[in-house]
Amino acid sequence: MSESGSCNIRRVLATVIPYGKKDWWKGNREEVMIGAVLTQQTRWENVDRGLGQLKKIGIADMAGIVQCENAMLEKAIRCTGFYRVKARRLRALARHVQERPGGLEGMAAETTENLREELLRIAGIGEETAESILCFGFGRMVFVMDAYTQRICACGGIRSRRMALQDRIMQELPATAESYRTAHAAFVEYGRRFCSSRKCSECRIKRSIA
DNA sequence: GACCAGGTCCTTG
DNA sequence: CAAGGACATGGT
Repeated sequence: MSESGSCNIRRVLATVIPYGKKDWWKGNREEVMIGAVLTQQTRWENVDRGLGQLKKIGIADMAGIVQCENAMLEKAIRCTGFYRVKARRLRALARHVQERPGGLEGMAAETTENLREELLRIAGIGEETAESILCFGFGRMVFVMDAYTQRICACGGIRSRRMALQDRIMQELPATAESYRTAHAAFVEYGRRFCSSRKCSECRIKRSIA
């Protein structure tokens, strides 16, 4: 870990962070959990519509998802893509919450590490989805590592692996859940504008760093 | 029409 | 472990 390594991280963060907004991910805890699954490999605008459909028919929560007909669930979230797998994943998540001792309250009482492992055991909840739920749903001090973050950092010449990169970014940010939320929002917003796989040639990170 | 989106899982080498 | 494919709708 050379000095220039962390220096590059700082430059990336200095460039990206201004694009971060607080209250970027709105919704109550259950809506955030649902959104975390629906947004897998999907634009948020489509997720928002799906979430709206779920609210309209009154199943935008764990109990509603467990109880409703699968066809109804699939129809409501069709606009988010991969709707069959996502319906299955939402049911797995909702069923877990319902069957778990203490439900959501019980989950909120867990340590961050235990809750992280618990979430990862649910089929369809991977690293990023678990982190999103931890950070945005449960207010835990976890920085969400996504494709944009890795791509933007790669543009900045940082080639750490996922976990190592996450650690390094978290070390550079204030140790609060809010700063991690804002930072993730910033990476996504910056990435969508300047560093998507389509637009990465315009990415200013390369210039500002290299 | 091609290509991509705030991933995850399963199969191969 | 890395790479490749499946999952699917909606926007550029």
